Amino acid sequence: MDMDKEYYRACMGMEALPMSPAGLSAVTTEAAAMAVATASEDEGDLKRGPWTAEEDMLLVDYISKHGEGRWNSLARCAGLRRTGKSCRLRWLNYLRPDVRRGNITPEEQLLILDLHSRWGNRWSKIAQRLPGRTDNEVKNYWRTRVQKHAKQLHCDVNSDRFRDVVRQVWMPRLLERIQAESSSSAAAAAAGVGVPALTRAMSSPAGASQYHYVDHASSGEPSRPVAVTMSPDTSSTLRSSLSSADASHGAHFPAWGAATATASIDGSTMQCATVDGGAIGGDHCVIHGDSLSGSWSELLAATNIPDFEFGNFDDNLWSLEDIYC
DNA sequence: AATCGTTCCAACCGCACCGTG
DNA sequence: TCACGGTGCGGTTGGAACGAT
Repeated sequence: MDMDKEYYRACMGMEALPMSPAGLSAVTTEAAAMAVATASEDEGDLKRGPWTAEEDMLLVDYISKHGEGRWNSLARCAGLRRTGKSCRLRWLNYLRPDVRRGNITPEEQLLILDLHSRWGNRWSKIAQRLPGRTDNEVKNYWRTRVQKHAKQLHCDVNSDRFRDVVRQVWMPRLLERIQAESSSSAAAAAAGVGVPALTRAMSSPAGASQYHYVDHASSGEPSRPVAVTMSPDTSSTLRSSLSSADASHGAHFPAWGAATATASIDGSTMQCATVDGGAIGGDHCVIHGDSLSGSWSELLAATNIPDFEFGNFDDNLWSLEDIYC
């Protein structure tokens, strides 16, 4: 294949290659490549397991000079005793410059929950909507956090019951937190503190509240605008949860039957909570205590989601703080 | 300080799909 | 049409890190 030939030609010319953008000299890289190749020749097969800093350097340097693609050829030409698959995975999940690390933000959590409800375990498709996040990271998040909570609720993660909890409890709470964080950011910004800029518009003819959250904090990254739009019903009840006179005693939850909270992140619009008024009863669900604490057994009992045996929940099984981590 | 259990994530595996000869 | 190699995806696992006892 021509592409393979291109790569082999590139290999043959490596000794004349200039300094890489990463600051790694071609001489150093070549020496490292030879060292790796020589060492692994004795082993007689491909290396597996954790990547060394030396291997990372080889891969990054090679890709910076020749680009991605043809991973099997790339692995050979770079002097790596690794499979092409291994190189591709290491690059995409770890070494790629635009890979984003750190905690999954509430906005990202919301997006993951929403997209998973639509697409299921299509991790790569979901990850495409989360700039800088990899399918592996999204998948790990789902398995370590979401599935854990499903287990604690004694239900399958793909069950309708758990979906109800996600859509009617988890996602609205995330929206609420995004809103709360936006509000605090706005206050800080108004005070002249260098935090993500926030603008809030309350001028919608329909009376809907819209929050535009633009994260400028991460230098070198594109801005991540987050717009949270709520219907009048939802916004009023959500507002009440943050500022009602009852706040000292308890927080109001949205009137679930009428809640149509939506949010858009990076152009993707999501909707959470049901519009079906029949399934969830009551005008307001009042949760005593702090709005961001308490147990799920309390919350689920208050929201009156059908088919849950609330008595089975341990009191501190799944604190509301957990879902925000 | 030592041990044990849990969590998290990087990496691997198997499979399916696609393009090419 | 078929075989083969490359690529991408979802599932699984091993081990490091961390917290609890």
